[in-house]
Amino acid sequence: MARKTGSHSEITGPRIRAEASRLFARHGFAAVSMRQIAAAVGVQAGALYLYTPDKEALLFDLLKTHMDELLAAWAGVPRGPGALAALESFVRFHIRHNLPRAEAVFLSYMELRNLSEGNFAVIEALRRAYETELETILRAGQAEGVFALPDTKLAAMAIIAMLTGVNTWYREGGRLSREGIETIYWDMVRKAVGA
Amino acid sequence: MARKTGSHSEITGPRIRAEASRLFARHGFAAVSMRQIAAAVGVQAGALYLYTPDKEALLFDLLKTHMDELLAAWAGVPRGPGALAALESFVRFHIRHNLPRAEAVFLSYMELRNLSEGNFAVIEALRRAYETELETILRAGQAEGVFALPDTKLAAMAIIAMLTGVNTWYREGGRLSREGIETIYWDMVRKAVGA
DNA sequence: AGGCTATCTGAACGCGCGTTCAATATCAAA
DNA sequence: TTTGATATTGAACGCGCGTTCAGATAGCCT
Repeated sequence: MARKTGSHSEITGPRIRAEASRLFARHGFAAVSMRQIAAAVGVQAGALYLYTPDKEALLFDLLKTHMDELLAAWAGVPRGPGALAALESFVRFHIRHNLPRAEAVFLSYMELRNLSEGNFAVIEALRRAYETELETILRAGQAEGVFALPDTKLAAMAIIAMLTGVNTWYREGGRLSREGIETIYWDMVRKAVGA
Repeated sequence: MARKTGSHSEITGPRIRAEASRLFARHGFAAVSMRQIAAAVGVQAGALYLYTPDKEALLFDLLKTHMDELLAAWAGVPRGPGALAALESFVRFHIRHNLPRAEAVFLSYMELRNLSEGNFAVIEALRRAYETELETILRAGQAEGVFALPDTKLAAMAIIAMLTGVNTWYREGGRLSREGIETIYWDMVRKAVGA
């Protein structure tokens, strides 16, 4: 036995990442073995090393991809004129983008500590870039006089924490639709910034 | 060599919990070995088993103690009359209580998945009890007509996520005092609930 | 049909894991 | 000073870990 029938790197590669993401999110990076990931894919442990140099690189790849997608998606979001419209765009985008990506969101701030120093710095920088997107909107709103915030940096952190928190309780098929959740959160954020 | 000079269970027990808390928070439960904890305490691994039946029980003890303390401390907080004053008490209490307990707060919602089913249910119930404390205040405020919330359950989750988020960026000796942070967050929460 | 390359197996490496336990040194009380 | 209770060591248990690699099969191009 060696190569399996129907095997292709374009199939196995993504499946490894998908199963790793699922297992890391469920049990934690350190608690999941390469053999478990391999078994979930239906392959022997050694085969994983055709797709990743080591276990940490597998995690890093998941986090990096997630952050890149997040920033790219936000860059492509149309936003109305003015800080208030921009803030609404941000709030709705954050919820809409992250809700269907619960695993990756979870990993991206729970498993950072399992990265080596260099890899950690890369993800941290991307995260900070995203936070800065929001803070820029808040600052613009202060300048426009539509927001009344004692501290834009804290407000940015507070809003992101609040929005990301949705992932901790949201379950598919619950009593509220995604659209409804977006609107409720936007209502609270709008009032919180004093607009 | 056997018993060490100056050894006492009243000393070693708390030290084991303290070092375990520190290491679990820093590296994650699964990534920390009993030998690492023992080394941090200055003892051999076998000695830990005089203080805990197994590794999971050590984690459970930390989480349970943290939640019990949280609920007991909140129960002892004096609150002014009316929902608005109660909400301010809650917001300030949450920040004040949790800021100096960053490790335990972190553990209490990052390492829940490492508990067995029964232990998980215990912690989950305590957490829910705490959330209900806040939601009760919000509901009272709705009844009094001082709050204008589309959904008290979501608002409770949003507020707690926002407040707990402080722990992710707060560092001792930063540019803001604890009192200042309390006030800034209370300002945002007060506006968000529409009061 | 033949040969090259891509893909995977299965065994092996040394190592550290959680946990147990007999042996032993210290402490506290009598 | 003896004695029993308390606190700890250090070795051992079987096991699974991340990773490597020679060998073998499947797919693809000519």
